[in-house]
Parts: sequence; C-alpha cells; structure tokens
Amino acid sequence: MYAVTANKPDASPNKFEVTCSSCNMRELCLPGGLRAEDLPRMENVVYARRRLKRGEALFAAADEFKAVYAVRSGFFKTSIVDGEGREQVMGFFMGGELLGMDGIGASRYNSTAIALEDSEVCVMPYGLIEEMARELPALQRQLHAVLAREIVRDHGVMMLLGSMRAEERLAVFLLNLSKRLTRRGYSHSDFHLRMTREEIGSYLGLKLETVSRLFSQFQRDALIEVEQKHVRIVDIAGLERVLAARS
Amino acid sequence: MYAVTANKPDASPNKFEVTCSSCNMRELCLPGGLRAEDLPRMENVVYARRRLKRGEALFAAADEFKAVYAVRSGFFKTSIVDGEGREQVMGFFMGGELLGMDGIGASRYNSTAIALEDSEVCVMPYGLIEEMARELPALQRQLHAVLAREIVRDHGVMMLLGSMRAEERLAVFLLNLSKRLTRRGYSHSDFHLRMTREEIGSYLGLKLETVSRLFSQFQRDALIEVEQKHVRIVDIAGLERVLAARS
DNA sequence: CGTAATTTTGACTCCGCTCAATTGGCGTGG
DNA sequence: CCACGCCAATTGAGCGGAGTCAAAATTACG
Repeated sequence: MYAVTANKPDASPNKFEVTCSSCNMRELCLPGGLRAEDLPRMENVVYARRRLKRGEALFAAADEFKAVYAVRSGFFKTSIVDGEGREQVMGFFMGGELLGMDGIGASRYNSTAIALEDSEVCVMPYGLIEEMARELPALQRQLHAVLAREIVRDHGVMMLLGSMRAEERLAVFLLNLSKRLTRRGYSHSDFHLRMTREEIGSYLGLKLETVSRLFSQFQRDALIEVEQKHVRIVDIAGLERVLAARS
Repeated sequence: MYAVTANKPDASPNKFEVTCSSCNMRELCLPGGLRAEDLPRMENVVYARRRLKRGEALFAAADEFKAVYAVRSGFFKTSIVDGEGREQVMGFFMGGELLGMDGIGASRYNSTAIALEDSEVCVMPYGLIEEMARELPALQRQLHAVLAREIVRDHGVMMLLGSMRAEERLAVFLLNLSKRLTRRGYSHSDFHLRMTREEIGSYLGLKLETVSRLFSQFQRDALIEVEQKHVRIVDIAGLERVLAARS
C-alpha cells in the first residue's frame, strides 16, 4: 500500500509535541488566519514531523504525491530536471513556507525538494487537508491563498527571468532574501547563503561565473560585502537603485 | 459596494442558457471530473457570461478580485507590468482554460487579462466556488488540481526562461500551442497566431526581432511555413529535435 | 591532512539585443 | 475605391552582455 521512494515511511517520525499553537511559524504557515479554537483541529492534519540531513531529498519528482510539507527549520531548494538533464532551480524555501504543492493536481510530485542544511518539516497528508478544509472555511481560504501566492511568486520569477538583466536579477534575489529573513526575525543585512553559486545561477537563469562576478561587482560598488557564503548588505537603497536604473 | 474598474457589473450580462452540461469545454474546465448529476449544481456557480471585444481587458492588475473566469471562446493573454513599465506576458489562454486565479490569495488581481480576439468567458464568482467546493468534494479536488496545474505550467515556463536558448524557446512555444489546439479539435499543424511577435517575445524572454528571425530560420530549415500570423508546422519531429539538440 | 568541491578571475567568443531601414497589411476617411 | 497613415513584421549591420574555456585560489569534508 505504501509505495515509498525517497520518503521514509511517514508513520515512523516523532508524532509527539506537534503543536501549531506553539509554533512561531504559525502565521506564515498553513494555519495562518485560523482562530485559536480551531488550531487543535489543525494539529490533526499535521500528522508528524520529519528531520532531514543536508543534501537529503524530502521528495523527488515522480514520487507518489501524499503530503504537503511545511518547513519548520532549515532551508530547501526545489528543482526540476528536463529530458536533457539540465537542472532548473525553481525556488528556495525557509521556515513557514510550504513545499510539494505542485503535486496536488497529479498523483506525483513535479519537482524535487532537497535540504540545503539540516532541516525539519511538518508532514501534512493531503487527504487530511482536503477533509479538514471542508469543515473549516478559514483553512480552506488559507489553503487557496497559499496556492495562489505560489502562483504569484512564480509570476515574479517569470518577470525576473523574462525581462531583467543579470545585475537586476541578483539584486532582486538579495532583496527578496533579506525581506524573508527579516520577517523571521533574522538580521536583514547579514546572512549566510545556504546555496552554491551554481544554484543561485540556475535559479536566476545565469551561469555560476556570472553570479560570482556580480557578487564581486556589487562589492566594488559598495553595495554588499561578500566572503564566500557570508553576505552583508551594506546599501539596501543602492541595491534597489540597481532595479530602478533602466539604462 | 461594487467597486467596478475594468469590469462591467457582473449582474448585467446574459444569464440565460448557461449550461456546463452542454458545454464542449467541460472536460478541460472547472467542472471536469464532476459526475453528471452534480453538473446542475455547478451551473449555479457559473453565474453569467461576458463577451469581450478584441483588445478589451477582462480584468486588470489591482482590480478588486471577485471572480475566476473560464474562457468559452476566443483567446487571451495575461501580463504584469513592473515599476519600470516593462511588460511581461505570463501566458496565453484558450477555450476551457481558467483566468484570474492569481487573485485568490489577495483581494486584488495580480495580472491583467486582455482579449486578443473577440471572446466570451464564463463568470464564476469566487465566493460561490468556495461554498460549492465544501459541498462537492469532486469540485474541491478539481479546483485544487487546476490551481496546482497552473503552478506546474509556470514551472515549465521558468524552465524555458531559465535554461533554454532562443530556438528552443520558440520550438517549445509552437509545440505547446499545437498540442493545446489539437485537444480542442483544431488542426495540430495549421493555425493562426492571435498575438504579435512582440507578445510572443515578451512571453519567451526575447525581443520581437529575435522572434521574427527565428520564424524565418525555422522556415529555411523546413520546420514550419510562416506568413505573417499564419503558421503551418511542416515537421513536428524536427521541432522536437531542436530541443534534443543540446550543443 | 589530502582530495574534491566551490569560488574567483581572466581572456575570448558568440548569441541575442540595439538601431535602423524597408516592406506589407489593414482600417479609416476623403 | 484609392490614398494615407499606422502598426506589425522582416532583414541587415554592428555591438555588448553573458557564456565558455581555463587556471588558480580557497574552502569543505572525509
């Protein structure tokens, strides 16, 4: 019955202490918008948690779709590989963000999700979500909102890939990262990149050498300070100006 | 109460003869997968139809989100315009395909939808869809599937924009159009482009001159025949080989 | 501690963009 | 009905931004 591929059986992980009520990611996550008295019912949907080590796959493209995942801690990338073996990174995901929604329509995931550092996710079997969404209109609304937000996010990436130059793409990338980290209580200016230059390049539609050169260029222009994976944004307004400066 | 922008009031259009049961787009549309006995209930959701003339906007970015639309006949593009005034075409839509889903999360549409020929759409107020989805699990499933399919579609575009060369992009575009037209009973090899070279270019992340040159090149290579907006695919396998030929 | 992976930087190339001129279609109005 | 003007499309010439190839430096990791 359980066709397990990249996934470990979902039944085994620690089922204890799974409380959305006490989770500080709650507002960013699927329970966002639920009233306090409905939260316990939501916890029936959050079936379990699962820990992943760096490099491990949460799910892979073509795996049987069973659940959607919420990042509890850590950092992920999702990507798809086309017939010719070329990888395209679709996105990076951090605490409170949802993974695996591209599997909903079909019975299989469309992309592969890989942990870029040791991470933990909440497992939310899709059947349970569906069921609960029929009973809790607020959850239904939030689910639809999350799906639609993913569409809007993708549109932003399409805009970036379709009509921005290399510098603009990297500026958008850094500003977006900064914004998301801020919402999670981290420094808005000082952070550690979890992904390689090649993964950034794939995401932005650039080659890794170009990404590296742009990092150096931004540093020369006193917009950021880079040392390997550590980035410090020195001049946010300057980065925003990179976007405004349509030659 | 009714903040109408690009939309005419939804109450006015012809409310007669709105039957999903007899619509030949049904299988591709939101009612797809519903059992025959549930279809009449679906018709309560399909509130009305609306006709649009070529060039007219079905909705515009930042308009109040009220409804999702299904294309009954005709052809649309959706696009977003960024702060710098640059337009990015997000997609082209034909019979049975759904428009406006990017507004679900927020209270406003994220993109603008414009008819590229005289068209007709079914108006499906989102509130009604939500309500009905709670009662009809099959509709709920289909709605989620449609949303997820949009995400998967966007991922395909991101792949295209992020890691394909110009020829490959146009080949994918033509093959995709051909496939969708075939499903709707049109010729798979002979069709009329509803959009300009500039719109194709925007969608594919290319300049209009590049699109034009590629059309000419494909014609020289005996893959297609082009005459202005009329395209005839001569060698489908050849177009597919354009993708396979990773230099 | 040694090997592999990642990052940086340089030199050169080439694909797609820019600028420009021309042609062709089509709707409008004289 | 034709002339006009406008918009779309084609094509050419030249340029430039990002890719490719290559080598060195630095770091990560078993």
